[in-house]
Amino acid sequence: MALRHAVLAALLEGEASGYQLAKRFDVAVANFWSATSQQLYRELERLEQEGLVQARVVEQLRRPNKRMFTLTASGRDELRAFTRQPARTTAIRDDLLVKLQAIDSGDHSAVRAAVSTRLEQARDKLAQYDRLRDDLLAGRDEDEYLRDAERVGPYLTLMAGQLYEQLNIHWCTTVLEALAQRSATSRAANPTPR
Amino acid sequence: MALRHAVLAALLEGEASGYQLAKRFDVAVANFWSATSQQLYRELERLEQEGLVQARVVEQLRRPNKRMFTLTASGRDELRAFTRQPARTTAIRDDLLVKLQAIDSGDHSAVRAAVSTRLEQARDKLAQYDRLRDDLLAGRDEDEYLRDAERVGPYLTLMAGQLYEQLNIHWCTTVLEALAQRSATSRAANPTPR
DNA sequence: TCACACATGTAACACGTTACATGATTTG
DNA sequence: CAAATCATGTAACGTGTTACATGTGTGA
Repeated sequence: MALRHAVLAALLEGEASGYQLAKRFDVAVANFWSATSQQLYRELERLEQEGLVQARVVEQLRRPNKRMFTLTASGRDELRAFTRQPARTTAIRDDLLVKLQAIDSGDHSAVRAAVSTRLEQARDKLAQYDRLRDDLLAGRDEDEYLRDAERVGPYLTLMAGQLYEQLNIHWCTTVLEALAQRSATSRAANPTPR
Repeated sequence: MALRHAVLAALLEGEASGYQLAKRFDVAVANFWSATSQQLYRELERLEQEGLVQARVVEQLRRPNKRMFTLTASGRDELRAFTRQPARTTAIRDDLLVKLQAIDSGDHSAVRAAVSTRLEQARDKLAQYDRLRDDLLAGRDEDEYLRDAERVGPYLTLMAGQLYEQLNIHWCTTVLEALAQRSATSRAANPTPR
């Protein structure tokens, strides 16, 4: 039951509709949690019933009404209690790594292509995170920010995202080099497994 | 449907019982996929029905019989086909990062403790991976290994695991420093949010 | 004797993904 | 004129987690 806490944490940034939350999850929250809009609507429904968030309907001309959600006091309490609970270890599940594990009896060039794709995605994400960081810092340097800012959480998770994408770039590059080296040698470039 | 492919990839290491597979998932496979034994038993059942793995019953004295699973030819084909499919982007979901995002209205010292715990776990895992690497290399150096070894997949995923844990160590350390610096300044050490 | 490793499984539930449904407005 | 954005949702299905159930052998 951690999606609920990710939603509550995302609402610390301020009131949002389901749709806006989904956007938020696509950009700023993507560093630490991912969810589809369907999950969000379902979860917001529950959170409202449990009184952890509050909805107000905003009527709009020529657009469907939207419901804007805000944290309630008990929502904040719940989030605070959550930070006290022991964190469970993260489950790593990465499709690309499964492909890499199987590369020796798989399609060599397809896997190489997949690694290249990941490399590009990592570069794009990193650029995006760099922009987010500039927005957060707003001219201040890091030390200044860490001392004076209202909230440091978003900055620290963003840092994790940046480091993670840098890692991806480094790792993808190394893997591509290793694979290139291997096909260049006397071994068959992509031997069919027995 | 990626658990099935992780299972097939894990069986490339050789025949295993459900129980042994669970062990394998706890150590060598943990770099790229995680699964509980319950998931594994369920998935092996299906894979057998679809003819992607084959089971043979090994009778044991004074212990329950076990079923040893092997990849079939169509299991290998399936795995190969999987490496050709486009990889979907990985969903990041990390409890600890949610806590960090919420730290400014959460329990400061509890979150710091959680980061410390993660730091220790990362160190342990890294040490474990270093040992696995030595086993894989078996005296050869990296270049030699990448040129000559039968399979490079397990090495490359292991490398990802090592880099990931190094990242964790780096990030946790930086976060702890940043938080320490922050509590040392004139701001209240752990202000209760409004 | 107590805990841990071996060995497999069922059942219930929670969570995540995909497809479908609707319909106006803005941008290219 | 087509595509993307805004805005919300239902339904069906697939995956992952937790609790329970069973029983022997081994080592501290």
